[in-house]
Amino acid sequence: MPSSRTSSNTPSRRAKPGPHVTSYDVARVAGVSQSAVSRCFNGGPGVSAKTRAAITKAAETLGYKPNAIARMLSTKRSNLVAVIVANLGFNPDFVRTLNRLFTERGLTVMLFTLDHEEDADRVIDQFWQYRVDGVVSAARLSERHVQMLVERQLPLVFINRTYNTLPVNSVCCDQAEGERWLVERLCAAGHRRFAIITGPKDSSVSEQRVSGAVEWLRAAGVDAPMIVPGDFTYDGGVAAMRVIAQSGKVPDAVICANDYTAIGCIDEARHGLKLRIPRDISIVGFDGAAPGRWASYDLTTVRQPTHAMVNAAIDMLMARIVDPGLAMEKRSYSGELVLGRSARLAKS
Amino acid sequence: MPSSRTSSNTPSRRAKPGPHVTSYDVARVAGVSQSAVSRCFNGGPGVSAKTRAAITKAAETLGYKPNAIARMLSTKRSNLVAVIVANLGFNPDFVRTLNRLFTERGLTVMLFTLDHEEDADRVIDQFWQYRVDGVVSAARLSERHVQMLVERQLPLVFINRTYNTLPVNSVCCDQAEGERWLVERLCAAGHRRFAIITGPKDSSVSEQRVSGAVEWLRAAGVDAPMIVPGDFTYDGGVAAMRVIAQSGKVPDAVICANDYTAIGCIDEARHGLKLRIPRDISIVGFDGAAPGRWASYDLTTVRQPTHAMVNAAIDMLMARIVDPGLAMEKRSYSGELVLGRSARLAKS
DNA sequence: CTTAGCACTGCATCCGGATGCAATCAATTG
DNA sequence: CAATTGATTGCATCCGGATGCAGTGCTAAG
Repeated sequence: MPSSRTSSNTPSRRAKPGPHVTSYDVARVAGVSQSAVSRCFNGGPGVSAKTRAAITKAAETLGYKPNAIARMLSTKRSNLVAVIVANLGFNPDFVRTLNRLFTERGLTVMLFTLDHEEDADRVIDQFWQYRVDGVVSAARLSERHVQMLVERQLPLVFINRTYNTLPVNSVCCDQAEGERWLVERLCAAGHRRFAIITGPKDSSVSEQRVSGAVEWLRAAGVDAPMIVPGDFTYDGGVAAMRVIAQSGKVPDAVICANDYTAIGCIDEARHGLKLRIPRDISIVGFDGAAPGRWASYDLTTVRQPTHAMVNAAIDMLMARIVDPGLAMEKRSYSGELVLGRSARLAKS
Repeated sequence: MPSSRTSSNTPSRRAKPGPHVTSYDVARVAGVSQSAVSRCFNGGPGVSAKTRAAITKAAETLGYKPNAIARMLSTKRSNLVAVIVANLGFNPDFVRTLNRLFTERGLTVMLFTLDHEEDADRVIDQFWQYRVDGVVSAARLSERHVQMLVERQLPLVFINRTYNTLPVNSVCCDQAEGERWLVERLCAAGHRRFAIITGPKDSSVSEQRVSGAVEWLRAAGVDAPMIVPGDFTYDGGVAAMRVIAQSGKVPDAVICANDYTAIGCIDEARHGLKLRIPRDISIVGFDGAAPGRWASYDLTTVRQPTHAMVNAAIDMLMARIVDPGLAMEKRSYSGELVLGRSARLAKS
């Protein structure tokens, strides 16, 4: 109860201190000035051992916790970061890892999901008003929006997304390299007729994976693959597999833009089309999603190094929060080939 | 530094106003006082149309966005809410829905994951310092921690978790009722030898589901089920199914504490034990997780009404932010029985 | 014994918006 | 035409902590 202080000032002044104890309360109890309390809590020098002890004791007694809001206002550092993820393809793994690693470094995460492109203005407004120190985006932002953030000099790092025309930092998994591993293995095992199921049209990750696969297939000298649109979802994989079947030319390998698509594709091939996997058809994905490891699928895929990527993104972001002048940086990480029985591959 | 204002209007005025425009800047440009700007942006009355127009125009030109930090400091409303989820059993669906619905109501979400019980102190400290307006927790908190929040009068709503000894608000899915549906259907279809795979020991949801199932089985007059510990994960389901098989008494139905467990259980039964589902064994889950709908599983389960539950939680929380004196409230929602082919059931 | 030299302290002010209160101004009414 | 009323408007201050600067007391050097 930091109230008392009866006479001197209005009696009812701090009658209802509410649940929040302030540094003034602590100062009064400890018999020092508010600035001493502030300095003490910022660990800096300029506080004698005796004073520090008194303050610590008083703070303890009152249950004082500095008001982060007030601190933000004067220091202009909020210790907040915005994390933006797309709803579609929401990758729980990235969110979880981002959250954990940021928290470990003392930053608090504000989470924003970007269902539709149009929400971007609102979302940006929102975290801009809270003066976040930085932004990590695993969602696509239009060039206009990126431009806006760059102009405002807000530290920004993208995950799995780069912009050719704008100087933005990014951490990516090398999508083309991963596709190369898959394609080369498949070709070496004798596959010749390929189909590719893409992700959404506006996804750069999908674009990179698909064009990577196409390129390596061409390099391997096989016929151009059939390309079927998907949307990164299970249902999209099922639907695409039906389209492939209806085309009459059943391929001997399907390369999917991500794991959920591959899983839908497997289920439809197996249960809908009665194909045996991998004897009749090989199916591969990309990402390293957990269900790919389930016994029903045992998916051959490329696992993105989530932890390393997130760590790098956070390092880059924090470096830029400390020194906004740092040059733009793009980092690329190799994935890891995961061999499962969803594809017939050459023994390596 | 938007202060300068050397002579009239320095030509380079907006050259580098710093990224943050303040209400004083707007006031100066619009030729009014700062309070007018403040009032204008709070939509309240007391601003003439003319003044409002001038302010709006100036704000537009300068790209003014009110500083939420400063506003928080004086209004003591942060428009922030803390969302706590357990890492284990991380339900992307709840997080996504919470985030979306909170955002729609103008609140910003701070996300916290609680991997270990010991993190709770740190997490609570963290959001307490940011003066969040309320807390929604889908994670277990110790009574001590809950007590702490209750004492501090922080509006708090739990999802799928109640406390008998403490007056906390909650929104739950009726676990026992769901188990009743499953048990009655299974018994009606002739199943007699049951096994139950639980969730983690400290999960109240698991406890409720398991004890519900046990009770209805007893009511149905069948032998007491074999109870095997699980942990809400796929791997836990696989391991538990192995334990069941090794016991020698293979049951004709397995009731799993959640869907991921059931999926692991199905995979192990099918691929490890070579059992046919549902002919040799019926397996049911609980939750309504997306993979349960995949063709390889087609899981019979009870789907929790995520959207309705989250909506209710947010309603309850916001009501208590506005009026902290509201009485404690516990809401319970019925799940929805989802009939799949993972269990042999009576035609209804 | 005097005077730097230094470590503490506290005063005053700032951060950017919100808001009570008094002053101003125009419009309505007797 | 003057008085009253109500709507605007701005001044001053508050929210809670950070921080530059000046003052205090104490120690050590001259």
